[in-house]
Amino acid sequence: MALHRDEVVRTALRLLNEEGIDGLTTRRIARELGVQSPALYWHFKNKRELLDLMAEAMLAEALPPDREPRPHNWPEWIAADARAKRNALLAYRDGARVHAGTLPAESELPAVEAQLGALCRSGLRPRTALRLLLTVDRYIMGWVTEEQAWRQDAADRDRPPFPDEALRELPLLREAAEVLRMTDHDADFEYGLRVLIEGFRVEIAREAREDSSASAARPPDGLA
Amino acid sequence: MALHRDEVVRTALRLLNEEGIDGLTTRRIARELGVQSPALYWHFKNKRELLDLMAEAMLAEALPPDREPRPHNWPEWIAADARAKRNALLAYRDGARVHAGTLPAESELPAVEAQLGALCRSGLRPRTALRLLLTVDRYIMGWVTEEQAWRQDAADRDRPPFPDEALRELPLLREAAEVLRMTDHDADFEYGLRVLIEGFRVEIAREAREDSSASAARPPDGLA
DNA sequence: CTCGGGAACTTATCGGCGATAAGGTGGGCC
DNA sequence: GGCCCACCTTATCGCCGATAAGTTCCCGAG
Repeated sequence: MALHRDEVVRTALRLLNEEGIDGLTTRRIARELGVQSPALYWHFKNKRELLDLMAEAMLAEALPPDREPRPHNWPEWIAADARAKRNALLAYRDGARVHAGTLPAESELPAVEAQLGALCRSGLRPRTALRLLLTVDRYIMGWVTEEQAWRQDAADRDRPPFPDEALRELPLLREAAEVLRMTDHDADFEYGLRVLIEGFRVEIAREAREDSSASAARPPDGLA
Repeated sequence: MALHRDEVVRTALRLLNEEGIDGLTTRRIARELGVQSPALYWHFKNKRELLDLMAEAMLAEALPPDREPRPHNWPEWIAADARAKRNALLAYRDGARVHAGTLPAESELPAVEAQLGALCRSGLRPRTALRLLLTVDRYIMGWVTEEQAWRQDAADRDRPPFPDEALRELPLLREAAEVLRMTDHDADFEYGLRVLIEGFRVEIAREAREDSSASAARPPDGLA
């Protein structure tokens, strides 16, 4: 049966960790598979398609698309999903950059619908629920992109990021140096995530107030 | 005096809008300047350095590094800065991707210190203030990266993003279709930004409560 | 006035990239 | 027995970032 797409994707993901996205060439992947590079074009129409499948596989490990969101207590599972997604992206070098180029496929829409369902059962409007998902997602992507660039940079050169003498005249930055130097990525990510969720709590409460004060006159979200 | 770095950077930024980041090659830039491509390596040590300067110039237009944040009413100027940064990134094709690779230079630290100063005069702790800046920044980067990928994708192919029939069995997504299809980037960005700021209000209030209840025992943020 | 030197560029070339074209090969099916 | 097609190879294309080495030309010291 020779090569299969799955095998290529798995090998490419393994190589990604060794070489980084810039070192991940079709020739390198082919060599690893004991094959010549044009052979890959039998299985994928181009490199972008392979990268898309890699991104999909990366996330499928941590967030199986058919999982069931528990409707009660949305802040908890939203946060859990966010952590899972971050971890999935962190599991591969340049994971965020690989994922960044991809569009949501139509095949992923039912999973989103299920999440919206859970959120709406907690009282959110569909629009708000989707915005919540998108906002959290973008925070994760921005965060991990930066985090991986930082980690890579730290691994490359040996100089510490912002030496003490650079902060001599900058007392506030010196006081927040651990945050500036990102010594604890997990805690800093968690902080932003919590802030986002708190913000949504506020927004949703405000929305509920508006809805109840105008409920008789107008059904929620303009849908007749 | 021949070519100067500034002129190259300006030309490269103009070309960026015409060709996109993938079409922005050293040969293309050189041709535009009436010069051979190795000439650029007299002015820049490599392409990365040119891209870094482009990123810097991009943001300097909208957010001059020596501007003065007004200390009163932080939510307002944080939001204004966020909008300005998004607009600066949007002003050039693939602006977010160009900016993404860059690290903060030490020369930008004083501007950050000034922002921290303004936030702290509003009662935030330095750590919280810096986390706020970083969190908002990552939201912006994640957002605009996605937004530009989407816009580019929409410009490339003519098919509408998620056709109605794909949402037939997905009533909640159908109800939130404007958000899904990102018909109003500005409003959706603004929404997430507002949520973030609301979240920080909550977090800061909580922090103030903790500080006041333990103020005698422990000075803020562990600094003696 | 000249002439050395360096700033600013050119020409030539390198190795590597994604991708395509065209050709080979072997196993299953009529 | 012969054909077909899935799957791969070899050859090659045009382009990329980057370097090496050579050229031009201005400017200031003597």
